[in-house]
Amino acid sequence: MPKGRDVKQSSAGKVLNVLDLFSEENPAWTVEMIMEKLGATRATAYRYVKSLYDAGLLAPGAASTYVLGPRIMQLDRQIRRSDPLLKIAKPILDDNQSPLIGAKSISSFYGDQVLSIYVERCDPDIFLTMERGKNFPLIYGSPSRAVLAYLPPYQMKNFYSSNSAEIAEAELGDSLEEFRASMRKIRRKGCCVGNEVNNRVFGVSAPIFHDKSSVSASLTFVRRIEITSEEQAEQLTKDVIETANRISKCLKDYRPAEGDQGLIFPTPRLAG
Amino acid sequence: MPKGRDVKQSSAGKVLNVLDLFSEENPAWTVEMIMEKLGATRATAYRYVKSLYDAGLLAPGAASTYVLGPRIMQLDRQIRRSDPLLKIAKPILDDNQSPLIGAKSISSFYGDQVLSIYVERCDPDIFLTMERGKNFPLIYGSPSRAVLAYLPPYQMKNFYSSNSAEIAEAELGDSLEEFRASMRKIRRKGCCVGNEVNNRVFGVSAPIFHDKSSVSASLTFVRRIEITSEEQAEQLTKDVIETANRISKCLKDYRPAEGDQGLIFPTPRLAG
DNA sequence: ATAAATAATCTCGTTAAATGAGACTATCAG
DNA sequence: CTGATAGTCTCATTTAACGAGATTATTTAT
Repeated sequence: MPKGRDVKQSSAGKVLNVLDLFSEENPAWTVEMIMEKLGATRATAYRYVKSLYDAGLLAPGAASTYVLGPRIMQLDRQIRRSDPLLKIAKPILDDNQSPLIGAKSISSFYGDQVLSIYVERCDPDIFLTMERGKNFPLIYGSPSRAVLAYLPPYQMKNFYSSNSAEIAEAELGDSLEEFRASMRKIRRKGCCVGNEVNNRVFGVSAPIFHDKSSVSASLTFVRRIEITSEEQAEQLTKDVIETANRISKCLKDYRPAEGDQGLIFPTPRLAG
Repeated sequence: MPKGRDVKQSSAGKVLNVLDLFSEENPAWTVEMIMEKLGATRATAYRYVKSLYDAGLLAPGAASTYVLGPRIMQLDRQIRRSDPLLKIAKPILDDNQSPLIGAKSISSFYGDQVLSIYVERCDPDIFLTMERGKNFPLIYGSPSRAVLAYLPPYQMKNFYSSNSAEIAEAELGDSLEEFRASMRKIRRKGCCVGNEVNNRVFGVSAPIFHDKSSVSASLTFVRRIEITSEEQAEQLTKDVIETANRISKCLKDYRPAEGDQGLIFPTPRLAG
């Protein structure tokens, strides 16, 4: 549970920074490009690349470039296969075949952000921007806010003090008290509605708990906005809350098969 | 293009070794457990964990454990979104709706292994062991061998000299000449049949090239073995070769939208 | 198959960072 | 508020990262 981010960075940290360079627009880097970007010498750049290559996080690409490596896909598979939330939620979601649901999505809470970990398209005509691996700040979008609203008081206060400007801008309150009131409102409703993330759909998110009072994720049902009536929206809302509750119930009872390792999803702790 | 694996390891390498601890059986580790496993002191173990946490590769889990972090899912998404092979192959695969195909799968070549990067189930009753992120040695299974057979002579020789025992055991030849002959046989057929990986299915794999003579992946079509006749197997074989060829053709013509970064799939270089 | 071009690694003195041991502090539960 | 535990800090010591250029491995063109 890291306390605060130090300004100084370890050598390993500098090596791992290289991963930041790889973006959708710039997925392939030559060592020369990395040297220039980092202001490092040739030897250093090669050493960094070698460390990452040895770990499988980079792979040689065509034209003497490097690209993100196979280990990343392997590790993601590892996560998919060992995530109790996915294991538990999938059958429960499959069980709900309501034709109102255009897509189902689970977002997981990671301290300072919320990350989509599962997306299932039910309506073939729906346009989705969510996909596994897409992340959002804690304040943006209904999947995030469904989590935010259930943070323990201590963390809620922390979050407010380091994000008061953004909170005010999002019209969630101009003071800690107002912010708390907004969050209370979401809790009273039991879910959070929104289409910030994708304005072509109606989305409604409900929190998932892994413990009596610890939120660890949220479930979102979405539906094309142009085919959604008032009553349908209400029905979808009820539905997402109920399904999320069923998942929470199973999670609370869950213990890993062997050993006594405890639960293994991220705990709801705020970073920073 | 790493030469050989040094015995000595960098500090960053030692940090990245921590990722190896996380397995399906053991997905959550306390720092105490890591200390013990690594033989490191408390301070060192915490420093390692902090480096990985800062990079998002680890996340705090319940009961003061750490688990694989959100960054891994984000990076995998990055790869999915920037992989030209996926982009090009998907529409071509969607175009082929032959009822003979029980599942389609693409495996990508990563120097010393072959990794499944895409799996699509067509027959709902088929049992699949393949999934994105699952890797195989270059010698095992038809997806791997379809790649192996097309390695350039230089690499083929290298591979033989460092894997002659395994090659003999797999009955691919007791000498370099015999091995070359086995590979030539696969090339003459244009594909590779097998069910080593999953004995409930008939699988046939054909190579995908990103360049006149550089193999970079393989396409596999599988079908439940109990419903596959001789003629169907033959048809599937023709089909996979033709579809792989169509993908290769598109890949050869492909250039990234902007800039002149060249192709960005892994190049066919053997590690070690 | 061979040779030229390029990519990646090695060597070594110098500088900077990792390590270990134990004290210290933040966080969480009751 | 208090106690228990998780995580961090300090500092002397050891070890590894760094830079510059020479060297070797790999690829490509002939």
